[in-house]
Amino acid sequence: MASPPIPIQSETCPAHCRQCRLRKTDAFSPVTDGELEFIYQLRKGVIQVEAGRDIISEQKSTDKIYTLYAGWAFRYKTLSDGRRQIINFLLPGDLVGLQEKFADGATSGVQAATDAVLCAFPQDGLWELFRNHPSLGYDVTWLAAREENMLDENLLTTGRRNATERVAMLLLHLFRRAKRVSLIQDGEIDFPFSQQHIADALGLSLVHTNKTLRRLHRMGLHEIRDGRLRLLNPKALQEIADYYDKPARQVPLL
Amino acid sequence: MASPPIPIQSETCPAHCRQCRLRKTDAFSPVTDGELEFIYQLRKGVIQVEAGRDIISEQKSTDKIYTLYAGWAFRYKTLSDGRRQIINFLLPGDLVGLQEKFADGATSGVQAATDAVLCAFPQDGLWELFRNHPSLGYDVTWLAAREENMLDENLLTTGRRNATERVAMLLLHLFRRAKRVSLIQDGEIDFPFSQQHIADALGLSLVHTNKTLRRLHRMGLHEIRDGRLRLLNPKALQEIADYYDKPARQVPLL
DNA sequence: CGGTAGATTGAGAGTCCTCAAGCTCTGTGG
DNA sequence: CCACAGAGCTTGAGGACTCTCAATCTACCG
Repeated sequence: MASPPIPIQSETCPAHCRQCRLRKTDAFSPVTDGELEFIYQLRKGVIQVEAGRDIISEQKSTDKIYTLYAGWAFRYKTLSDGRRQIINFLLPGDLVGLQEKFADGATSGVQAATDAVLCAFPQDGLWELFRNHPSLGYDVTWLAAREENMLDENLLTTGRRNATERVAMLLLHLFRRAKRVSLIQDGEIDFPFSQQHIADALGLSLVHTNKTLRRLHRMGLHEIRDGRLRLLNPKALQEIADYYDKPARQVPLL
Repeated sequence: MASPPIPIQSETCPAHCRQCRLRKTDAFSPVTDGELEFIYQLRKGVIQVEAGRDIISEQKSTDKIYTLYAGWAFRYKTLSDGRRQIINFLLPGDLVGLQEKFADGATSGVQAATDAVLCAFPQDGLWELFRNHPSLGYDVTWLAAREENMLDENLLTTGRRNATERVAMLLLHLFRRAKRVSLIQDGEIDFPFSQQHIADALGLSLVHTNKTLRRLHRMGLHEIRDGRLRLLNPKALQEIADYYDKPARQVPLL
């Protein structure tokens, strides 16, 4: 189904990280010129991946780490009979492939949900980064811990929330994250996921996901149309999910 | 239910990290004398926590990071109506509280499952660590990524494995981890968990957990007695869980 | 010897799953 | 311009897995 990424000369990512579109938003913590230059030197290319293709294969190991520059992606694992669990969704600014680097043999795949653009860094440059720029190393840990926090929440969701609560949770969570990186327009965010994606992220079947989604929609809580999501009653969703937003902070960007 | 930790002058942890019992095993990667001295200087005490008490509260924030020195613990989150999800189990050598440091407001509690001994480090010493000893910073990231890998697997478990597979998975996983840090004797490991713990870790009800556990036991796959676990047929468990051990590696120890 | 925590078992209910079919929309080819 | 195929969404029905309720049993403790 999913094939290896196709490296393409991309025009969507500027030549130098100084012009990086992401850094111009206030979503990411500023870095010094020296750090930025180091990041730029460390970067070993930009790749573009079509929607539905694997950025990192669940089977093979990579020698690269990526920062997602544009698009949506998700990390997943599958059982040998094909059951798939989406571990987490990835948005611009997220680090991709850090787990793989330290994987104790365990593996997860990363797939592009939309056409995506990523900045590639050599895995073995990571040590250099820690040594030369401890603050960037600190940032990497920051990002790892932050992702872990999201996984904590996902575990609580799949383990202890029922179907309705799970769906409410997912809508809130993705909306909030997209908003943080300015992927919001007219109160809507891009929502390029199929119901199968949602089901796989929540540990539900496709059919039950559909029925739950319908119910929330009939209740006037949300609307998904033309690949865009709008929350019509975030408050009610929060109460259903028992999940309340914390103010968004700036996060590091590699 | 769970109260704050009681700092006690402990005799179980030697005066200097040089004598650390854990470091004498081959489970952890060696560090230089300088690093060890730094770790020792950074350490701000040893605390002892009774079984069932919180090491880190789910509500309040800490200013400490710990390394679990002896005993079992677990990290958990709860919904406001009391439903609890155990995120991960913690064994000697595991870092405790790193998530909290970087928590974007999100919180999880850590509770001692047995009487436990922990080495405490000030949270704000972390930056110092990254700056003065990048290799230790690298290690911290290593540990964070490794825990994330475990969470990935847990998510796959709660999301996509059925009750039987989940229980098989948990038994294998805990057994393997305990074995790695030499908590094994005569082919058995300490298993201080109630069925409620198992249920909360797997996202199952207590009753169903019991029935599933019984079934596996009747099939002759495992035995839990007097707080100890023995795997009678690891191969069968592996096939049920669709989970196959990777060779254990040395991991960093802070 | 009562009291409590944890384990065990049965029974009935409910959530969620699988199977199956129909629908909408889009892109392709005749 | 329409037929057709494919992907994704929707809905109904029956069944399976898991949950809740409730009671019993054991071990341990003061």
